[in-house]
Amino acid sequence: MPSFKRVAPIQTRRSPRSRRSEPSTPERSASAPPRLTTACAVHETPVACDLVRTTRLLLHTLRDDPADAETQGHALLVRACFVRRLASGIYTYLPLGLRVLAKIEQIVREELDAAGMQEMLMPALSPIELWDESGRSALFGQDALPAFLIDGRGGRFVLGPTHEEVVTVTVGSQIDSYRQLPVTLYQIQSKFRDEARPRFGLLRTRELMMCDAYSFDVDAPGMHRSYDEAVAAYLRIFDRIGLTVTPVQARSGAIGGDVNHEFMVTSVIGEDKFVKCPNCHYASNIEAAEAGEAAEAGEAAEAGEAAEAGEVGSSTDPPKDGAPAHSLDAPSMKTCHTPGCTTIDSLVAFFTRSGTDRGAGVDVSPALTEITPADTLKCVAMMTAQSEPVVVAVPGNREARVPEGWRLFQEADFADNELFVRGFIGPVGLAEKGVRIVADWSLRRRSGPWVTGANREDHHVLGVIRDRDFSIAEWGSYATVQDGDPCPRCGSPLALQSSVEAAHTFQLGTTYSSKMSGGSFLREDGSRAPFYMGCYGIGISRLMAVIAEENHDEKGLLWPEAVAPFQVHLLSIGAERSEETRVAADNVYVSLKDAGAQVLYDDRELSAGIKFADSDLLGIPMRVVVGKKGVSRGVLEWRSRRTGLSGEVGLDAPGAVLV
RNA sequence: CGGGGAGUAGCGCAGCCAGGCAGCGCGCCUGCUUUGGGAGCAGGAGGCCGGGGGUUCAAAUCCCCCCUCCCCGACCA
Repeated sequence: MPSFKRVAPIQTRRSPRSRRSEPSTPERSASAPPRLTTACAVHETPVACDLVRTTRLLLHTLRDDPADAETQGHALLVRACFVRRLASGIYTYLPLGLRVLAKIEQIVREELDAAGMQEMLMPALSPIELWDESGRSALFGQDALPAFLIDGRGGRFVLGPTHEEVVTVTVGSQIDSYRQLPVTLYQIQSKFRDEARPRFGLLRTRELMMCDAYSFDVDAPGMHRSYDEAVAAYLRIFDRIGLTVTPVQARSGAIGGDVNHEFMVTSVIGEDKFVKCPNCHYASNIEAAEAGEAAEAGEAAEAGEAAEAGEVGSSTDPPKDGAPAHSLDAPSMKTCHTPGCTTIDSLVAFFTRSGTDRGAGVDVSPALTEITPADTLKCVAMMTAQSEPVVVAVPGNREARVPEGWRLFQEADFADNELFVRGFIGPVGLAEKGVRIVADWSLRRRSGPWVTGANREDHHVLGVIRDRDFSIAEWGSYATVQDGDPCPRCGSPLALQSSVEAAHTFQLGTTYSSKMSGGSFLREDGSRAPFYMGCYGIGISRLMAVIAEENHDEKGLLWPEAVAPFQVHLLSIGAERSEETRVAADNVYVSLKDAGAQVLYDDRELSAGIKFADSDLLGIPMRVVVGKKGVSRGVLEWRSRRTGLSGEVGLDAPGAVLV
């Protein structure tokens, strides 16, 4: 991992090139720096605060947004000189950015330490044999686990995308007995992922800073306790950083395990989405989210129970007769030549064209000349976890959801199941050939008529009526949940939120410990058992991006106190023309530092406008101005970047700005 | 991986269609003036026009190949 993370206190630099002499007061006494006691001081950071004269700081702000910036937060981080892109998805943390990163890390350390975890550091590079052992090397190169592989002299190595294997063998070799358990370890480490598409600046990158913790317990109940403790610590971290977070049900993906939660920060970037019930506590990532059946009066309880009890949110009770009475009297279905209409959009366009343009011999009832996607039945072929081909029916205006463990049909599947005609799948006649047809709740209240696939190349059928022309084997939540869909537990309308996944916690169980050598310990009765593990990841660099995204205005960044690179931005105005002003500003700088504040001192000989603009851009919470206007009256001016509140305090007691 | 767009000075861009001296703004350097919200004047430095090949008397410009970056999709912490 990069050495920059181990930030040792930097010695005060007194460069001979410094343009002016340092103030006579010592910048730092030999004794330990005073602990912050001011209201705005949350804690100390491990970063030395000595390099704080802007004339000595690597700071080159940009007036224009960089061309490749996708979001305001990203643009501001680049303009304000916090980060710089080296290649797609690869960023350098410049001095200011590193300070923010270090503050976030420190909050994470404090909370995890307080939760009884121990920090360690595993290597970023690991031998591929470890990944062969867990079986995950088979996932390399796939999107699920896009690891970088390195061919070295000593064999093949993996630039770690995550560390379950490494931690399992590491801890396994140290722990032999139940007496040594439970234990939870964590590290803050660079992770590497060969992303298909890095984007949103620091939000999705190839190299990222992450804190990952791993718990080891003797049994499942112990794992649950460790998990709950880790989740509680994570919530405290978000609370301190000032981000609103919602833990949601999610999918475990390539990490594995049963229970897992994503920590979603509501954000306008909306890289991810989740749904939340305003009534009960149901919250889920959009990928894992299920909806209940839209409830008529009195049906809510039943729908909720069904979903809660159902494995994939399905039930097998017979369909209710929700069909309008006239449906059964509707004209019988007709097959129609629909060349090339393999998508809902093209199908709708086909039928919405003028009647003469529909191809010869097509008899379309007048009622169908104007159809919408909602009038079509979208049928998607999927393979269940048991490798059973099924047809999933959803309304044409909604996306099919792939239940966990299932997958969409691939080329080979279509080749193996000639019943399924890609692009023209429909429910009619398939049940008779042994294909199970499942449907989304939202289809239950309408029997038809539907436009749907004819299971024949370039053909669809019109006027299809459920329970007359086909039947549904199972009802469930098979459509991607939309805003306002009923909660699967209580039936209340779900709210859809755009968000960023900031952390992810997993109950791994024995997924890794049962496969890795040394992944077991001796029980009290002398028998050998695998560890019950949990793993907990929180994206440090991603948090920095989210904070910037959620804390800025048109002028620049607005760092929350807890993670701001500095607490005070001291600006001298006109000091190059006034020795009195310069001395006053220097003295204020020293006083604030002696009071324990982290101060960035803009001592550059630049016009006031530039210094004010840069100050707004950097977003340090408190701005303090020492200029001739105030100095003549013996005062300095302060202003809160966030609230705009301002005032004056005497130059003889600048520490007053800290309370 | 599919579709679209773009690579010209540190940053943002024009020039390309219609081939003919490498440009503009910001930033940077020097000097003078100015001085509390991105100052003015004068002078200056800085480019393999992404790379390679081709066409041509002549290529930033036209053609071919490659690389990189960005966007949409797929996928994903």
